[in-house]
Amino acid sequence: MVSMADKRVTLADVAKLAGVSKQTVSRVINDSEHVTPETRERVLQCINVLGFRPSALARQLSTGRSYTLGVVSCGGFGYLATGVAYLGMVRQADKMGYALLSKELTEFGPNAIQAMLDFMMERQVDGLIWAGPEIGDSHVWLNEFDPSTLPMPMIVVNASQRGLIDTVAFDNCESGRIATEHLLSLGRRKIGHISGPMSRWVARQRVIGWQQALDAAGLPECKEYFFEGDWEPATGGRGLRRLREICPELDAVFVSSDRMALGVLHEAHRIGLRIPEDIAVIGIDNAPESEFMIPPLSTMTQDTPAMAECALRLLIRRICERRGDPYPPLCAEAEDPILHHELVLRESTLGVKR
Amino acid sequence: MVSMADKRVTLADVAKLAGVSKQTVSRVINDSEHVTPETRERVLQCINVLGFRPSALARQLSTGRSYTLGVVSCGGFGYLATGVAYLGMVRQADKMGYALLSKELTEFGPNAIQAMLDFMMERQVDGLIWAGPEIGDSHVWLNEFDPSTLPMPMIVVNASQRGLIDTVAFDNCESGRIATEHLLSLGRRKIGHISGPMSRWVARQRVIGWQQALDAAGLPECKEYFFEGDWEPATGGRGLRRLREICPELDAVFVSSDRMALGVLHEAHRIGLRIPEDIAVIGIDNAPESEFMIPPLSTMTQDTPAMAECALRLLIRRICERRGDPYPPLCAEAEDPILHHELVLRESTLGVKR
DNA sequence: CTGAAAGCGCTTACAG
DNA sequence: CTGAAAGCGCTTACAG
Repeated sequence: MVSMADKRVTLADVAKLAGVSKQTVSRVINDSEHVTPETRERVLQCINVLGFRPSALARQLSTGRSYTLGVVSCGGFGYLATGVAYLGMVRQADKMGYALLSKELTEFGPNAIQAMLDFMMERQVDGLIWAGPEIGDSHVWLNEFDPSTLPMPMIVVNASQRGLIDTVAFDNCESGRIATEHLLSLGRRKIGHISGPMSRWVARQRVIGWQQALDAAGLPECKEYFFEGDWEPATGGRGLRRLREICPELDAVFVSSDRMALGVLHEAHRIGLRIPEDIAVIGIDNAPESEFMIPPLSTMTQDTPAMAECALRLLIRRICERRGDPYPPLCAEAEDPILHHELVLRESTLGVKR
Repeated sequence: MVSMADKRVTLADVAKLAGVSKQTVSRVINDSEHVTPETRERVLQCINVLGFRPSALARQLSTGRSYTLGVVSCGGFGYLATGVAYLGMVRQADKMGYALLSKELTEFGPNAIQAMLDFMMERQVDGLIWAGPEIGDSHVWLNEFDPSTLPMPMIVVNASQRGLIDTVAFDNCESGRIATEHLLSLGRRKIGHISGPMSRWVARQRVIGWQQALDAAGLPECKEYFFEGDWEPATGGRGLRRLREICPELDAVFVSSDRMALGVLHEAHRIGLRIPEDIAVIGIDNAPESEFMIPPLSTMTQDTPAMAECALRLLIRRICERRGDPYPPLCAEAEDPILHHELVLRESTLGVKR
């Protein structure tokens, strides 16, 4: 039983009240030129009187455009950076008149992925953002994937570059190199690394950057001073212990997340190691906490919202391209899909300023 | 120019190929009883052959149900807890067959709120989740708000209880009381508090809990030892300095977020205060970092995903109620919309175990 | 500038 | 068990 009050006000109701055709009402709500000012005014008043809100659903069905973007994530909101990325996307989407539809992927078999794609296609999203961290085998299908078989454009965030698929990502290899070079510039020569899970592209890239810097400095033996963590603090502490077993003279460590670096600082404090006198520590992320760690943590900043916004602009460009629509102002010009981390130096490498 | 390949396969195409009516195809995809096994089989094969995916849009338009829930947030994904809450919602929504449509509110005038409601109504969401932190005046409209004027049910997360609006929230007042009682149980008698922004309901409730515990202990004078922070670490440090000006003999502080507590620990370390010997510190959140702070932080855990899931179940109950539909299994029984924090005790109040 | 008709891709009574 | 018709609320050519 639907009460009369719940009855939706439609375009037809407005047309009847205004004494015009539905077509004319449609012209008014779509800001078409071909309406006399008086007619327009009258229609607008009727819209107000009735409290008419056009149904986006009906419009989507007839135009074939949903102004909705699908966002696929994989457990990521548990990480601050992913939350921040999502916030950046929501804001940018809002600015450009798009809504975001979220879908969380918990497993990565072909079935689950197909189900996700079906979900997005059923809801006719205009574009797709793959925003999960790149997890081992879960992304192999992307390698063979021809995005043109999809009815809508798709873009991948913070994953490895692939032939046909647009990607927006940080240059994590460069970041690893820069962090390591900083440690080298301090005169450190026994530089270890605690990585994120090697199933992650981001983690692997940073390892490569670290190795490149070591090779360039003529210290290939340091590549042995390696420990694989899981992004979380506990593995930072374990990593430090293990690295010192491998190399008792370890004098610096590049840690692939600020959270794990916290674990390193904690363990160092526990066993009485001085940071940075005994061991210099640099992280990556620039978490809000890092400035207040003991000692304050050197790290690398990433502008996550910028990455999110860049991804959205690029995706909307692709959508317009495919449909032959003009680009909206906010994404008129092409931009570089590669973003860069920047060094933030604090006491954990520099020591106390005097 | 749309290529033939892009032409959507519709129910009518399937019907033609299978030699049945659209109606029959509809029955098959909706698992209706009244189809002979042979017909069903033939239709299913045609669906497969053509790769038919029903349009959720068209279905939504004719049924009036979108199986989409609107989530309104306010800058919140910048906080880990909000990201985790969103993750909980996405997962629960998925389990129950709903999608989530996100909208970020950046200002709180009546216009912005109306625009948000319009957006949600245009897209015909089945229900609305107000998941922004409760910010001062931004929520006054909720006080006078009669949710029955909305075409869909709405639910508010982690905000103050209101007459007609369903709310799912932690008992933050209780949490403040319990944290303070813990400090009292250690024999502390000069117990300060660093709060979150007083524009936030959550922050105010915790202040009240702290005050209640002080009154019950006969220590009302401690209510003067108060500093308003902003959730971020820097205000923790500033708060500690200020509280010690007000009360040089301060021997404990209850801090309204683990992030601010980190600032307290940092400042204490800087000025040589011993934690907990000189000052016991307890936070609230149980952030992943807290266990690895120096010293490890006593705090209160909140099961944010549980709150998110509870909110979703309740909202879907309300949706079914309004439409006279039966409850889905996952939300068949009513549940308590009040959640509770739990103490997690570590060295910052207990000291080193021997 | 304005309107009548057909269509977007489904579902919902109503018949048979 | 199966189908023809009307409808969900818009927009898109096509006329006038």
